[in-house]
Amino acid sequence: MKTTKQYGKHADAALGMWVKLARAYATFNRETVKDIRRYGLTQPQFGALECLGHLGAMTIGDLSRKMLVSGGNMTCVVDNLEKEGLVRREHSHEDRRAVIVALTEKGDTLFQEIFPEHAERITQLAAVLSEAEQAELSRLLKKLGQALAD
Amino acid sequence: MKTTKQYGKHADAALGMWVKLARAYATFNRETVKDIRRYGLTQPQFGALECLGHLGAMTIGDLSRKMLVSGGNMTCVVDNLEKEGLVRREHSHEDRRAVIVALTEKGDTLFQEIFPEHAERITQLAAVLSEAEQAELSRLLKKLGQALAD
DNA sequence: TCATTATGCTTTAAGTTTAAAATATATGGA
DNA sequence: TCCATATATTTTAAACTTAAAGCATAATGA
Repeated sequence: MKTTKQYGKHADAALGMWVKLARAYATFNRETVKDIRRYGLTQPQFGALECLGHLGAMTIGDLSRKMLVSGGNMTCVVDNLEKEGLVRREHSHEDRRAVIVALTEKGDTLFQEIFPEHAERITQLAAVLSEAEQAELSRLLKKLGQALAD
Repeated sequence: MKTTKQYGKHADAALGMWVKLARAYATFNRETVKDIRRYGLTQPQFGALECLGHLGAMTIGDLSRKMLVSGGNMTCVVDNLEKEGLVRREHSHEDRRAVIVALTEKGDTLFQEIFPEHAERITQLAAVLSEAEQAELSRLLKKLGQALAD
C-alpha cells in the first residue's frame, strides 16, 4: 500500500521498507503455500513436518518456539498432523508436563519425498535474484531479524 | 529453523534466504502488532484503516487486493471495524454488486491520531539498519516481490 | 433480445492464530 | 519440608485466513 502522506524522511524510508518486506513475504509465501498444497498439507503443517524431519523429535514448546508461533496454535497444528498419522505424541519421562512430538514412519517417508521437491520450487522462486543478491538479502534480513529477536 | 541437510548449493542458498525472510517478517510483525494493540485494534483492522485513511474510500474488492488477502477475509475485517463505528459501508451506484467502504469521522480521527505514532515506532524498529542498508533491502525486496506478483 | 459467462460480496467450513485461563508439574527459597 | 512462583500443554474465545459455494448483478456475443 503506497503512502502518499509524508511523515518525515526517516519514517517514510522505514515505512517503505516495512511495506516491501510485508509484500515480498506475502507474495513469496503465497507461492510456497501453493506448492505445499500439492502434498495435501497446509503450510503450518508442512513447517512442523520440516522441523521434525530435520531436527528430530522435540517438545511441543520447542517446536512452537522454533516456528515462532504460540503453544496453543502448535497444539492445534499437531492435533491435525496426528489425525493424519504423520506425527505421534509421547509423554516425556524427564518432565511429565511436557509432550514430545515425533514423525511417524509415514510422516518421515512423506517428508523425505516432498522436501527435495519443495526445495527445488523455492530455488526457482528465488531465482529472480542473482546469487549475490540472494546473499545480500539474506545478510540484511538476518541482521534485521536477529536485532529484533532480543 | 536451521536445515542441516544438503539439497544443493543453490537450493541451500534459496532455502536460507526464505527462512530469513520469513523470520525477519515474523519478528518485525510481532513488534508492529504489539504497537497496534495499544490502540485497541488488530493488525488487519489497522491495515484496512491505514489503507482507507491514505487512499480514501474504495470497494471491498479493491481493499482486499491492496492488502493481498481474500475477499471473504476482508468482509470479516470490515464487519468488525463497522461494529466499532470506524468505517461505514455504502452501496455503489455504478455497480450494484459492489460495496464501498469508507472511514467514518471517528475512524478518520483515530487514524490521524495513531498513524504518526505508529510510523515513529516503525522508524525505531528499522533503525537497526543504516539508511543505506534500508534502501538496499527495500530495493531487493521490491525486486523479489514484484517479480513474483506476475 | 436473450442466454451464457464473468464478477462483486457474503457465507460456509476448515484451519490458523493469539492471549488468557485452566490444570498439572517442576523449581527455588525460606 | 513446604509453599510460592514458574512453566508445559491444553482449552477457550475471538479474530483471521483460505477456497468454494451461493446469490445478485454486469458484461458479452449470437
